[in-house]
Amino acid sequence: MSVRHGLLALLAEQPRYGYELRGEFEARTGSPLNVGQVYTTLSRLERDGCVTASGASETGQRYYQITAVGRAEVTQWFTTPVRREDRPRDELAIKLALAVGSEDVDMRAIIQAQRTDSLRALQDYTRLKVRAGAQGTDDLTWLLVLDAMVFQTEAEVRWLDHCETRLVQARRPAPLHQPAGEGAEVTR
Amino acid sequence: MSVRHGLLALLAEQPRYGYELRGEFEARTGSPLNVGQVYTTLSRLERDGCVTASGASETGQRYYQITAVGRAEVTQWFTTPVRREDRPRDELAIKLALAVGSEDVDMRAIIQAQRTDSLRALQDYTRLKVRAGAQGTDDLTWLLVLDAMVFQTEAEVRWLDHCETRLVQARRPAPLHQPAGEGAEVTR
DNA sequence: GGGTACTGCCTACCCGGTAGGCATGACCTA
DNA sequence: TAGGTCATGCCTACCGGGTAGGCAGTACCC
Repeated sequence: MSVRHGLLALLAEQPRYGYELRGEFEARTGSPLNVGQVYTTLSRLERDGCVTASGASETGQRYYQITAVGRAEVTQWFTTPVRREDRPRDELAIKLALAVGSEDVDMRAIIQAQRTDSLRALQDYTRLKVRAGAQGTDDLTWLLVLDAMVFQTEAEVRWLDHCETRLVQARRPAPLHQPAGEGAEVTR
Repeated sequence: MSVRHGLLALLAEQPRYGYELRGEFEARTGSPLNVGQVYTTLSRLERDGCVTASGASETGQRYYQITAVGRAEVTQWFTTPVRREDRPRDELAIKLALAVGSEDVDMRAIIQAQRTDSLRALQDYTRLKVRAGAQGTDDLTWLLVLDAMVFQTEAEVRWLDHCETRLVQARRPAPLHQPAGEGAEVTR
């Protein structure tokens, strides 16, 4: 529901029209948004009584105003944390999990290819950060969004490394009774 | 497309029926999967020539076999890295990005609530890891999946802390020419 | 005998996301 | 000046992901 709530949050600041919402959303979150989705979402919001639409202005725009119901939903959204449990599937984790159990799959190659791509993304993000910082735009929001992606990607790379070493350990069968030192890792 | 490809990967190992696929998928990936989605996905796979269905057996199960086309799609999936760019929206990042720009929003409270929830999730994960390790199941895949969630959540907490300090810095307007030490952060 | 629970299937419905079509106006260029 | 392109602005159609729920058979237990 990020789109629904995101649009509502923007409408909570001031009335806007669809195309304008798309632009604002992308500029603030850095997340590309298809215009079509804006209009369908707006009609759902109108259906649910969260916004009211004014007829098209003489220049053709349809402005949307938020209602009390909509305002309540926004504050609800802002004050409720995003629970880890109801996040979309992690495609990478699923892929590796299924690959581990399959024969005819070269785990090392998969991990290697993934790490290469993740490191490339990491480079892109740092380049963007440098540019954003240098241009003096000083767009705090944009910098924070970039940081989020950097942090996530770093975690991904670390996890990939972790997987690789774990898989190597598993290849040579476990010692009869695992020597001490394993416990520390488990309770990290 | 994680579901589609995940089911295909399971079918590449051996023929299975819908309900069984749900069970295997959840057991291996730890990701809950609605049965209805399995059946709709299977029919799409059949439509696309990736699998063929046999009529219901005497006990009522419909077994699905993978085809050459399906096999090609699986290996394609396994060998192509998951690109950072085409991942689902990051609801948390979007929320915070929009909150920064809004008045009447208590950023500190939002971040605080989110961190509390993330730390709770982190605790749950470590508990699960301990249990998985202690029971001697030694289910490597499940441990790796748990590690993925741990790494991601740790990154999230770090990012939240990062956001908080950045926002505090931004409140008191930046010094005329930022003192050294900032550059190191940007190019980290 | 009836409640509960599991296996096994299928349909309906909604949201997210993409593609694409349509119209207007600005601006550039042959 | 006519035609190309691009941006603004709207809308619809279509597909995959995801959830809810219904239906039937079996098993098990009180």
